Amino acid sequence: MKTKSKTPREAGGSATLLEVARTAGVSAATVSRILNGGTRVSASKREAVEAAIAALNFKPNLLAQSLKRGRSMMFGVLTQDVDSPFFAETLLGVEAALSGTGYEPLIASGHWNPKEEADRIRRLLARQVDGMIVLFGRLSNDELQRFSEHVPVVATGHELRAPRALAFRLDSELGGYIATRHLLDLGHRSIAHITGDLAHADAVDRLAGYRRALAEAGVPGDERLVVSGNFKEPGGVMAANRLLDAGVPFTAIFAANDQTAYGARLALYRRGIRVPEDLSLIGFDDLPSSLYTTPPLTTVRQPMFEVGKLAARSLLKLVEGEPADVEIPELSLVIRETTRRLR
Amino acid sequence: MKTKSKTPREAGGSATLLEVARTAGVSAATVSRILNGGTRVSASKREAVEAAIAALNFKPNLLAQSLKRGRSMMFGVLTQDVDSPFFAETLLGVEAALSGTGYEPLIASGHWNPKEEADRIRRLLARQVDGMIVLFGRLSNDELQRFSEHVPVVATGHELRAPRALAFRLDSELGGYIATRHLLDLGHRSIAHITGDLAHADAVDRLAGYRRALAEAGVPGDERLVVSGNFKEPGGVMAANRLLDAGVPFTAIFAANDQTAYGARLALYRRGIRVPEDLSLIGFDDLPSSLYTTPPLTTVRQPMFEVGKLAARSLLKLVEGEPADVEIPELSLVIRETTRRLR
DNA sequence: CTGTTAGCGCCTTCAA
DNA sequence: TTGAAGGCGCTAACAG
Repeated sequence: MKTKSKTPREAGGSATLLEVARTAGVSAATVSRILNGGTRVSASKREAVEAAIAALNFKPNLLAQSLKRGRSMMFGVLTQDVDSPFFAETLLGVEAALSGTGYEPLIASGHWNPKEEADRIRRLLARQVDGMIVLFGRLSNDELQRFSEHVPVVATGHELRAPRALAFRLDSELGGYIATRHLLDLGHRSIAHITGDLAHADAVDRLAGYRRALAEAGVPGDERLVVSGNFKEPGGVMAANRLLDAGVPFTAIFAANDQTAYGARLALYRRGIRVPEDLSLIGFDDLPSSLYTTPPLTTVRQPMFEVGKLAARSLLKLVEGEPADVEIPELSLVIRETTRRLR
Repeated sequence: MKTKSKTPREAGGSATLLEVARTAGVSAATVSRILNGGTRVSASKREAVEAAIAALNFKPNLLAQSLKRGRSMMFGVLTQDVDSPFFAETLLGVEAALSGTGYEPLIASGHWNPKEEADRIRRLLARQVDGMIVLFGRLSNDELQRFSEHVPVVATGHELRAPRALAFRLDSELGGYIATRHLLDLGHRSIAHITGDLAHADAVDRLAGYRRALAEAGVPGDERLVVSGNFKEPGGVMAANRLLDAGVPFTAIFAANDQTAYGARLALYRRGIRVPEDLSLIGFDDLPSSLYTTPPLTTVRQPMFEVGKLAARSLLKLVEGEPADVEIPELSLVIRETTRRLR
């Protein structure tokens, strides 16, 4: 009974490989071999070791293993808001892709703050993650690239091409176009747009897509019908109110994302404006909950689960030194019940 | 120029403490001291070391540090569904409480599957997490307790008291009572209940609270008004449909959680039943999105963000060996617009 | 104040 | 097939 009570780690700390070796009457190397299946080991020793492992309830210390091997089998994942359904879905995709690979995601949030993002990434790197998945955020390409010098990086919502980095963005401009085009096809001509936070490229792109669709249809855009939101519900309600108060008539709203649409929907409800009878509304994202709004929301779907899966798979390849190709997932129009033909 | 190319870890792997020591012309111990601020170090050496650190862009390898110190400064967090808004909020609370403490959450999902849960926890333990936060799930108290022999554990949605474990549950029975009572106070007498998955204690408890409120008010419960859901939206729509088809009249629905209420709301919308004019509806949870449903949902609030924070704080204390007290957060009725006085 | 000496727990040549 | 030895990067006595 060796008194190891001096160890910081409290009692529970399971047995060590060396202890297993001793109780099995073999060397540590042999135990390691059995664990990692290197060279052949005699059946008798193998049995003894396995018995010892069971008896001591031995679990290899992954930390030590990582230190030795130089790979931690962890991927850092930087999200922005853990509480956003948008990120949650992406995370789920990452998790799905990683499950069973031996890699574990180490998650941190940057809260859309470049300084915080960089800080969190540095911490993850210090923990020796074998790769980084950066989900959106406001980091510059330069910074991202600099990180990629330490460890492979795949980033969504960024554009970047470096030896060990990969980034991809869904085509927000096209998405904005698709949404607006849908409204146009339904006969709408006075179409309002509630933008996202214009500090984000995606918000700018969706606005551009909206304008392109209008222009292409020969519909004169009215700048008073473009008001800014912030990708969150409260921004949606405020923007919708501003729109309604401006006195410029319109028959449809394209909201920069579903959350904005939810907010707008509430503002409309407050004023007794029916959707879609009085006004059509289209969102962007297709959050899971958009299937259950009243009425269910028409929107442009971003397959975030797929995006997460794709990011994780690509990182897996990068880490293995394989070339990582990316087939960028496509946006699609999901017609539900908040849009209808005019008149 | 030492060729370390043999190392598995690719080039980027930042400089080692020893290298810093060498380029600064001091011993490794001195560098370590400067980093961790132990004993005093002469200004000259300190400068030299700091210069070397900057020059080599040195970051201590947290893995090695953890191995040596016997603490990984990571907490394992077991959630069930990363994509559920309910868990997302709790996670956010955990994150908030941990931010700035030096601890990092290592997150894994058990998907409400006891085997998977145990498996994930074992992996986290193998990674030497210093503590575990278990968010709900179906693990038995025995299992939980067994894990707590290795490492401090705090669990939400469980009941457990062990030397190094702490668990707490919000009072679901009371919540069910509060919800039903609210409806009763509004004059409703025929109140339907869509339960959660009855394999969960919370679902059973909410049902019990519902029955108690009814009994206390002298309202004869009609078992045909109790139908089962599964805590998810689709279960809500199916249950509502069953209720509507059963032909037993009712004027209000208490849904076991908000997601179930969303589903029920959709079913109602499909049939042209207005909320709250024709039927009152109350949920349970107060998910962030319940503020933006049409109309905004009346519900029983579970302060999940607080729960997450509380769990993390308690674990922090347990790990420090301090006694962890728990003031269990309280449920509260949030009256919005889906319930109204009868007639 | 500072360097030397031992490891943390594991893996991996290198000999035997 | 197996064991001994060395070391991953860092910290913590213990001497000076």
